[in-house]
Amino acid sequence: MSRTEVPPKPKPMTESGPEGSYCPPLGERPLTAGEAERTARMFKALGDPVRLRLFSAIASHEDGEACVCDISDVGVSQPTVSHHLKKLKDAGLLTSQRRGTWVYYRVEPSVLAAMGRLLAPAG
Amino acid sequence: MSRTEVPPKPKPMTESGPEGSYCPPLGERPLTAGEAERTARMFKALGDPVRLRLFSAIASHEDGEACVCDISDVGVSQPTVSHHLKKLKDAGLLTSQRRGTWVYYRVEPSVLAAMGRLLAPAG
DNA sequence: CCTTTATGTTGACATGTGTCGAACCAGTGA
DNA sequence: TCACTGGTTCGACACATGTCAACATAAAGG
Repeated sequence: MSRTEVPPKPKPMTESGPEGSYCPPLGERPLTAGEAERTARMFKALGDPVRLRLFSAIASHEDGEACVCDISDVGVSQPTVSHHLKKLKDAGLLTSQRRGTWVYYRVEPSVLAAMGRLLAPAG
Repeated sequence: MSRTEVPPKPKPMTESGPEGSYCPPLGERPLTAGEAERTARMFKALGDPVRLRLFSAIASHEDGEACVCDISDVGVSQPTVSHHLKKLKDAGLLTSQRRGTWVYYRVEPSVLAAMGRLLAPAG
């Protein structure tokens, strides 16, 4: 399958905020147990080389989204790719959408921004 | 032991760069296997709630450093704390130094900055 | 319907990880 | 030298995780 012509192509991606759980920069004050629990989930999701490559591939792909078939060459089997994508999705880092035959993944920008703030120079 | 008076108190922490392994923002281009491997180690180190709390406690502590006894109340045994501190150290996120009876940990600023760049708004 | 292609899910397995208690090492101070 | 305290290392264990092959599901096209 060549996958050159995209089907309907909808979804301009406007609203997106299932977040809500704020955490201060890591250097601002000691995190509470609850904050650490939530935050660790995100870091953990990116703590695997395969997931990091998948995430990076999607984030750097055209239009900020990518079909699974576009990013499946990371050295592991297809079920494993699917498994990792699910984990990234469960961590709130990705969203998925089926369009015709293919499934497209895109990064959740708000979460990425939140993680960036965590690592800010923290004065 | 009260630990109110600090012993000699040396080390102004000037040079610090055992880094050297650069990685582009996650959204700039797909990471290579090697880049992902190195980068994932750092995220993985912060992917545990206990380690995240320890790291945050040190980063937000006075002078950017903390004695183990200052941060040991995170709900796990003291050997476990030591174990996690070692992991953070192995990941390059912390450095340790013994001063008299106590061991002090401090965050490696260059690594924190590198992780921040990874999550930057990315193209 | 039946095939084919694209993804996701399940089951099984090896390996990794977090945790603790016990033993051990490093300074301090009598 | 000996005891005491802060911290690390060791050994063991339960549990989580990454991986794959096999199976299941979804859409498209005969």
